[in-house]
Amino acid sequence: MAELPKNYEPASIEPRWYAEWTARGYFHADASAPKAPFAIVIPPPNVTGFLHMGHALGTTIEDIFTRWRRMAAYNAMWLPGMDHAGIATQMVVERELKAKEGKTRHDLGREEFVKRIWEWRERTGGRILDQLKMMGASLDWERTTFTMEPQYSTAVIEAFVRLHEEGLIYRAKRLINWCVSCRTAISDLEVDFDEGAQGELYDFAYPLADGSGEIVVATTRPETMLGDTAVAVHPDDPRHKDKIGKMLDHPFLDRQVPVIADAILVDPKFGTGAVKVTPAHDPNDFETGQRHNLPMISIFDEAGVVNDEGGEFKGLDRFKARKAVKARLEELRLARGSKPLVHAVGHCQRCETVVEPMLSTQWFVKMEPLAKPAIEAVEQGKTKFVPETWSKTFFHWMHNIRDWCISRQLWWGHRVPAWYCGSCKEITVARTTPNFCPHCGGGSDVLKQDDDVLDTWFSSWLWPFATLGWPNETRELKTFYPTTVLDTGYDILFFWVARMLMAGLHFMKKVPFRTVYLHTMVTDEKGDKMSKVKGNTIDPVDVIQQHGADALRFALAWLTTSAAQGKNIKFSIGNVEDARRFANKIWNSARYVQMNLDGYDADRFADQVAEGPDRAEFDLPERWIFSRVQRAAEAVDTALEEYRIADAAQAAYHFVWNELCDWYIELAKAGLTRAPAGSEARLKIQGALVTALETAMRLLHPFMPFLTEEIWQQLPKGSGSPQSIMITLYPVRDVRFYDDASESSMALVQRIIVAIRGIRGEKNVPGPTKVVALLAVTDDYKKTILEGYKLIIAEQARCSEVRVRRSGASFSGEFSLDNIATAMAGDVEVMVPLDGIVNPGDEREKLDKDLAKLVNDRDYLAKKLSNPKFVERAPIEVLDKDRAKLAELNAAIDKLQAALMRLGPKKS
RNA sequence: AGGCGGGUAGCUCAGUGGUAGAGCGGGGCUUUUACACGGCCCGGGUCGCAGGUUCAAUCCCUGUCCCGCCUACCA
Repeated sequence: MAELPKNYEPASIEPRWYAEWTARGYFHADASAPKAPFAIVIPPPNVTGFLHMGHALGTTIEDIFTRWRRMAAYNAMWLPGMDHAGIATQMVVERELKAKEGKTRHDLGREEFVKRIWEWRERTGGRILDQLKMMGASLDWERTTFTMEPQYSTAVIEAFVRLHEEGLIYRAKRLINWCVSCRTAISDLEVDFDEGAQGELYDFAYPLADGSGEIVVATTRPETMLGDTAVAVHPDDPRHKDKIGKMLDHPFLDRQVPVIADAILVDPKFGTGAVKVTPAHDPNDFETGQRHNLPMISIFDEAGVVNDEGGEFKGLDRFKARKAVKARLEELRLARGSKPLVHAVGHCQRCETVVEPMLSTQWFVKMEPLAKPAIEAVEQGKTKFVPETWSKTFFHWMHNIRDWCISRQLWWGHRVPAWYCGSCKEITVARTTPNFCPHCGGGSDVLKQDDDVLDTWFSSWLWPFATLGWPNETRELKTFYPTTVLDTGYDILFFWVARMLMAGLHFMKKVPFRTVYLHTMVTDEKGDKMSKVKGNTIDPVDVIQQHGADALRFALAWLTTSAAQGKNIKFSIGNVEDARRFANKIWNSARYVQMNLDGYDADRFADQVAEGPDRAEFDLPERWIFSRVQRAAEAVDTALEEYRIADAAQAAYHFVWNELCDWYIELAKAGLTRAPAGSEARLKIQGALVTALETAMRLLHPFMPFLTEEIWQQLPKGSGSPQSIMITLYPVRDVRFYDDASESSMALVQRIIVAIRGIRGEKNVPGPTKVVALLAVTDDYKKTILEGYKLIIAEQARCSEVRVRRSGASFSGEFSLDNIATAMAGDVEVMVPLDGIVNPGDEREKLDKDLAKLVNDRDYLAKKLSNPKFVERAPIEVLDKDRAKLAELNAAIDKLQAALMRLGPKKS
């Protein structure tokens, strides 16, 4: 066996194993395997995407769950794929086209441009999938799906046609959110409100047509007055009551607009109490327009430039038009002042351009009928949110859901399967291109397909079943649908999770997943969102190259506590460095074990513990570590069951570092020194080391797949052992190894050792110097234990000798009472004579301090226990515990007081 | 405006109706043959504030102040 390098070097280990696992097909789940299914679908990253910390977190979480369940003999399937990402991808390719060829997509035409996108996708799209491999993601690559591939398109079209047939998809002229830069409609969810934008509330006057005066309106968008078709006032507003029904002259355009009364739109307390109404460019005005049957005049073209309706302002961009309109109003002396106003402005999520509400004919999904079953499913617990609190947010949104605008004026995406007849003007929605118009019989020459494509999310919402073959009835669907867990960031709860629930219930009649695990966002260490513009991003790929995927994964897992709303993971490279130190610690513990396996026989050891360890056969340290391994396994497994990922990672960490390394390996070192080569005693210690480490590797494998595989491979194994840690069984608690007696004995021994070390530290006893430890105990039970393990105490606390006495039996005469350091370990008095080691110092101050603490605790408990109501009402366990504690404190106080007496009065 | 979270050690965060924990950071000691990416020891918190329920509250209830998030609106 080659000796391992002194420090852990992830770069030399990680790439090797991923290739090996893939070659052996470990990631593939057979849909017909006779095992309980466990399925996760990946939130498909954009085909344009590059791995960022958010992906790294999701990947870590999903891979932990997948590997964990796979090792627990589930038919674990984690499905990879990518999203075609309509606008994002189109923009990337348009940019490239412009840069390389100086052309726009219009220069190429639709067909050629789409071809270019496919070429781009072949060339550079989907790099993120390779980055997921660097992370160690155990994805079932045979099932990789792309939302634009033919099978998936079939599903998208099928969903559209069915919903249309059911009357749940309709076409209508509505006020929609329009991005003048992307030149497409976007859904309500794709509009981000920039809270607290500094704006201006501008007042100007409309003269009354009869010359009887004017009415002053307030607006943040003066340019929209070109499309005003009314001015609204509150019906009960005395300032304006007499003007209701009168006409106003439009200052620039040859038309008049009426003064109308509307109690919904107008808040008489705001501004001037009069509101200009632009039904074609404001959602509230649109509704007002519908209520009052007002004309709706669109004043912008699709680029946000004033059109023919704008008279002299025609051709001006909307922001230039704003200035021009204001200037003209000044000229006409209609300006009536302005004041600053903080208000929210909607921006396109994709390009940050200010969104323009526009009147437009688009396709919509009627959401209410779809939302109802989804709400019920969550209410009935068919799908659970983790953390549960997110269900409230979900309900709130679902109860107030609005129709979804799904058509996009793009070229990249699933084209709307609707055809318009040139002769009868009827619309035909069909799964395949119709040869003739079913309404008038016109041939294919008169039929023209809708130019629009569907919102990317209209394909994403089918993901959990379209990836498994829907609309065909496949074996995959039968086995893996509904999926087990959906993991994703809470930011796409509405975009994706809620919609998948609706689609799943509608098309599959079953929820798409049993559990929704919503993880937090990853921010920088100050809590600011990571962004390339701000330059505060941490690139996971760099991190992996520097510290390894295992360190990155463990760091993220460690930080993944339940996603409290409004809280994020504040991530810094320091977290990865900490995790890397842990990896190094594991590495070195493995080195130690490996260096001490002379003559070890795994099969022979396996026979010894086949029925659990025989208490008489094993020494305390071995019995203890066997028991602690099982406690750790229980803690980790239970935490994972409950989606407490950080707890699981921390439990494993605590076991490895604080129990296996800090205690057991140290105990084993001493034990091995005592045990002759080839002895049974030696075999048992070696076996315990291997068992503890091997179990720890399996426990940690879902978190740190590479390192654990590497170490696992190097450990000696019995005959018939699997070829890879990936196909071993995940450790679950084995109660035959639980050993309460050994754990409590060990706990006492540890306390004594820590007490002696504490004295050594405080008194600055030089490292190599051995001391004598005198232990005074009150009860025979403890005396027996300590007598039995005083060798261990001596070894671990560097003692030349450990003596145990009943309290009261004096050590005096043998040691100078002037120079003894004392500490309490529970009610055991620990004394270390220091004559000839360090000069006597005054012990009293320290003992007084210790005593004060004990007395304080004792008084608290005594008071509590003397309260009759407490004794009467508290549960018996609490009483017993407190009484035992009180007895221990009293004993400890007696001993400390005696120690102080021995020291005599304070020296000056 | 409404809803949802959070305020616990210097920092980041766990946690529980029975006198508080981790990681990092801080201080001291330590190069003893797994690891200085290490070891040992130590210090550090009236659990936001005020009331209430209880034998007992950091935990439950009410109020209050900060902070964050979401939804809607903002002429």
